[in-house]
Amino acid sequence: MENRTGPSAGAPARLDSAGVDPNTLRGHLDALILAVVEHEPRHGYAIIEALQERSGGALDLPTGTVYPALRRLERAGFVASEWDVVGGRRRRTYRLTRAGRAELADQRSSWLEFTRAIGQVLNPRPQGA
Amino acid sequence: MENRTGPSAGAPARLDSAGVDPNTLRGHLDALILAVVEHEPRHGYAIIEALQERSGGALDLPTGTVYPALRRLERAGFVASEWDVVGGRRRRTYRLTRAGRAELADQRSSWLEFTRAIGQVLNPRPQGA
DNA sequence: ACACTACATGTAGATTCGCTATATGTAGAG
DNA sequence: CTCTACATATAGCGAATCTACATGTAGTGT
Repeated sequence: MENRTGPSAGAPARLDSAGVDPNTLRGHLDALILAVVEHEPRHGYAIIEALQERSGGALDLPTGTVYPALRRLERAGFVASEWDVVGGRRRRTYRLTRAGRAELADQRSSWLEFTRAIGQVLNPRPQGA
Repeated sequence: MENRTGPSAGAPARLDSAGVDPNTLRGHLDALILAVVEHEPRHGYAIIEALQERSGGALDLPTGTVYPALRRLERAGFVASEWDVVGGRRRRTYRLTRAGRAELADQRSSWLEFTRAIGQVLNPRPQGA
């Protein structure tokens, strides 16, 4: 879609290459976060970095997006956090809970269905091909 | 994610089978609509039906979603509409414009990038596999 | 000492799109 | 008449993402 001004701008300044439109990110972010803490706990800043690296730079997310999402996930019981001091700085580390693990599995399944449904409409296969 | 009350409920009553979460639909709807009018003009109600059929029932969208989207698309110049009377009823038919065709191509490209980025984070491929 | 960058966390408020709820009207069947 | 199907429309709500802004520590360079 076309660019728009405001927080949901289609191509904000931070997405300098082929970034993901924030509108399309909606509904997926929580699962993405669960995925990057699946195998080891990480603190917020490291989660932001992991999202960027694993997506090849397409997911370069503002802290204003990620931190409230972590709040939501913890409130929902999908992650649990604890505070540490590392090198003189406080750090809040998040680990996946059992419920979070189940939720991630569920979200992966939903992702498959989502991509199937959208993909079928957006790129219909020719009949009889 | 968990169900929520209000218009953005995760699993509204109308999604009785494997439906698409409205949060994840966001940002994709316009492209979906452009896709179903790509090869022939359709009126609003027929667009809703086509979306449902082509998605295998996963996209069962309320009129309150689709009609404002058609408004947006027409305002943006991606579709053009005209009124007819069919069988004694008025009907508003939408056709894809040249700009809309270009936009649809752009959106298809964005979809590929989007699925790549999200898929890579959500389901990382094992290293050295 | 100061300025700057990196690391690390947090949040108020604006924007936007999808939904619910609601409305209007015609045609056809029972 | 009632009900369903067809067909269109829109006000207002909710919530997630972003921008903008804030705080603080550590390390480097001048």
